[in-house]
Amino acid sequence: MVKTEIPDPVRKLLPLSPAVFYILFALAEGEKHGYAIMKEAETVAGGQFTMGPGTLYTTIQRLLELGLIEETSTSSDSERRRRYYRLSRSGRQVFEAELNRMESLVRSAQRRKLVPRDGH
Amino acid sequence: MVKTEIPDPVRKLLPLSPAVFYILFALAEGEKHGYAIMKEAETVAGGQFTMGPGTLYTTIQRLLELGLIEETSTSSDSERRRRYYRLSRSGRQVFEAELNRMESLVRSAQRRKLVPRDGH
DNA sequence: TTGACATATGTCCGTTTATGATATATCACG
DNA sequence: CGTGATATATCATAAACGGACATATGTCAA
Repeated sequence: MVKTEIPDPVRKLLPLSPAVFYILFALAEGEKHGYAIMKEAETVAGGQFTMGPGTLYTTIQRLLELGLIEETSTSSDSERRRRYYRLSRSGRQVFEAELNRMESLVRSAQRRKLVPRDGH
Repeated sequence: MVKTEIPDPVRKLLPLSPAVFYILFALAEGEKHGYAIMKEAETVAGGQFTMGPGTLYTTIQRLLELGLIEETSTSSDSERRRRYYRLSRSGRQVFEAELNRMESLVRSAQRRKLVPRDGH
C-alpha cells in the first residue's frame, strides 16, 4: 500500500499538462515573474520544451483561477511592472503529487524492464 | 555532456501528452488491442487517469500516422475483430526518451530539494 | 432465452489547451 | 539613437481531449 493522502481536488488535476508542470516546477524553486518562469522552464527542460507567451500567460491565468498559484505584491515598484507569482499550498501539493506520479511510472517501467536500463 | 543521441524528429514529440504516454507504456509491455490498452493504462495509472473511447481511438489513429505504433496482422480471425498494435522502433525510442525526461526531472527536483523527500 | 453487463471499435461534437502572431512598452548597451 | 532583450498581454487558429452516442459480439446468470 502506497501513501494515499492526496486530497481529491488535487488528484483530479493529474496528470498535469507539460506547460502546467514546468510552470509549477519553476515556481517551486521560489517566487518568479512570468518571463523568468518561461526562461527557467526552458532551462529545466534542457531545450526539450519551449513555451511562447501565448501558452505562458494563458496558463498562468488558468492556474490563478484554479488557485494553484498566487500573485504576490512584491512589485515594490521600480521593479518596472513585473508581476510575481508563487505556489499556493495546493499548488505545491499538486506539484509534489505529479512528481510522485512520474517517479512511480519510471520505477514501474524499470521494474517491468521496459527500458534498456538508464543506469549510470 | 549528457547522452544526446536522440534523433530530432523524436525529440520534437516531447514532452508527450498523458494520453500518448500511457498508450505507449501499455504497448511497451507487448502487443495489445485498443480496449486492452485502455484497461492497462488505467491499471498503470492506478486510477489517476482514465481514457474514454474518444481519446483512445483518435490517439491511436494519430500514433499510427506518426509511425510510433503499427498495426499487426495478428488478427488470426476467431479473435473476433480486435485490432492489435505494437510499438514501432521510433515509438520505442520516443517512449524511452520520455521516461528519461521524466526521470531527470524527478532527480532534478530532488537535487534542488523541491520535494519533502519521498523516502521513509 | 432473455436480459444485463463487459468487451470491442468507432464517430461526433463541444470544450479545453496550446501555439504562433501581433501589439505594446521598458530597459540596457553601444 | 537604435537595436535587441526583457516583459506582459491578447487574438485567432489549431490541436487535443472527453463524453455521448452508435453498434455489435461475448458471457453469464436468473
